[in-house]
Amino acid sequence: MNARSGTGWRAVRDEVRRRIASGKWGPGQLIPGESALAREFGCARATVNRALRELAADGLLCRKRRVGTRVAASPERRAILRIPLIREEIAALGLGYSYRLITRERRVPPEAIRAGLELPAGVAALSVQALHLGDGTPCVLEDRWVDLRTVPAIAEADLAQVSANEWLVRNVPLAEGRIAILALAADAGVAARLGCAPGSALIAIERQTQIEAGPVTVARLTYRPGHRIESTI
Amino acid sequence: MNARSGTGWRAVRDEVRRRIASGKWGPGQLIPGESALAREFGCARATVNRALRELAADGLLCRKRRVGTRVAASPERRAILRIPLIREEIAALGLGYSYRLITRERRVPPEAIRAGLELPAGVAALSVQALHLGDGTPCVLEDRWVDLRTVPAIAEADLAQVSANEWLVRNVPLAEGRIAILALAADAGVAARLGCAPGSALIAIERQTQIEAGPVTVARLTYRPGHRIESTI
DNA sequence: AAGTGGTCTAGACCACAGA
DNA sequence: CTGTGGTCTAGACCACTTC
Repeated sequence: MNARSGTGWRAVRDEVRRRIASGKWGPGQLIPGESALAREFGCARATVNRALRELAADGLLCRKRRVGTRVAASPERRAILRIPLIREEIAALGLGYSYRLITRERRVPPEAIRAGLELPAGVAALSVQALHLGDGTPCVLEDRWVDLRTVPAIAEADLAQVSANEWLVRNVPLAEGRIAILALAADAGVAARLGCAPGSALIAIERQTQIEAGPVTVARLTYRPGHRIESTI
Repeated sequence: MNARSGTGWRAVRDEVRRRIASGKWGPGQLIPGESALAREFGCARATVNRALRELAADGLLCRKRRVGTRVAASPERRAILRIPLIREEIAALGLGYSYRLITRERRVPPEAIRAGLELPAGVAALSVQALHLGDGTPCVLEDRWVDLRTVPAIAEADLAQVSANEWLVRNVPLAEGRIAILALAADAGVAARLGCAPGSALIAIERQTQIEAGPVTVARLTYRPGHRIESTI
């Protein structure tokens, strides 16, 4: 039975999606229960469950126990943003990757960073500034603070060889965190590093990550002019 | 058995995640097969499968038939970008939403738009410009082209009352597409609409959506200065 | 050929939220 | 209490990939 092209959870998912797209099941409408659909499609309830669960994860359905499954009233679109290593991001553009460490010093951070790392006043952290280049031209400026209480080992790392971005991914896996995308005008310092005109509109990503043991890092990645962050819906 | 706190697919998922985080299972390493893990955890293989499938979807594991399951070599982080209706986005900021239609005309688009809509040369589309406001101040400038071949019904819509953004979500569900986030400097026109200084660095989202029947719309949403697109990793 | 993950089944029990 | 989705099980077969 499962060899038939018309069965399987993907077939159920696609058929449900089709019914929503065609308007047969309108926004907010209650659709038949899992058992009823299983009977209709001639498959097990678990198969229907799998299909509906996927659609709910996509934001297309809204499921509640005892209540049933409804078509989402205003289907909220979601895009998945892939956040690769900067090295891989540049390599994916077909450019030869290189990396230059600008500064690396242990010092007391300014207030905004201190708050982000939940650092007591007057305690030092590791400040790293570096430039990621593609075919020799600046692509990304990395401005990072690392919490030495949580990640003391980075003090021994040779950040001239391996970027802090990469060291952290390798040595502190599974960090959770927040991310923000913003636009900023290049000041004189950033413009000089990235080789663009002062005042250029640049896109930047700010990340703040932590693990169970505590805050890990606060970083701002500023991209060269014209950079686009792309994804599919 | 399944009432015990230590079982269930979430428990398996969390334990596997812990083993990766602790380094017990390092990057690139082959982990035990589903059957072995099922025996170890005292559950069915399907339960282990569910747990590992979730972790693989998160990019933490790499699974291949016949080969087995490996810890991802460089765990690629992913952020989920929620893309709500602009009205809901502004309401979520606690601001009172209002909307103003600027222009709405049927005309032949410039080359860049024509290509995006895969429109034959000389064919007209619907151009809509509108402003979304929060508490009366401009928040988002919407510059949109709609393909009238795919969505002829929008020609009858009263876009002074309901924004094209909202009309499309309600009437063309399930559109797929691409999205790009970019920074741009406000030109005189944009600056006047958004009430900011010319040259301000602004963040914009470009979307291109289509359904099976054909291209639907190309839109650029330009946000007021200081806007941040936020998400969690 | 063999071993891995991918999926399906039929049945069961549980958790939750309305009536 | 009742009916819904959420999950688990034990077993089975399939699909793919490498040997």
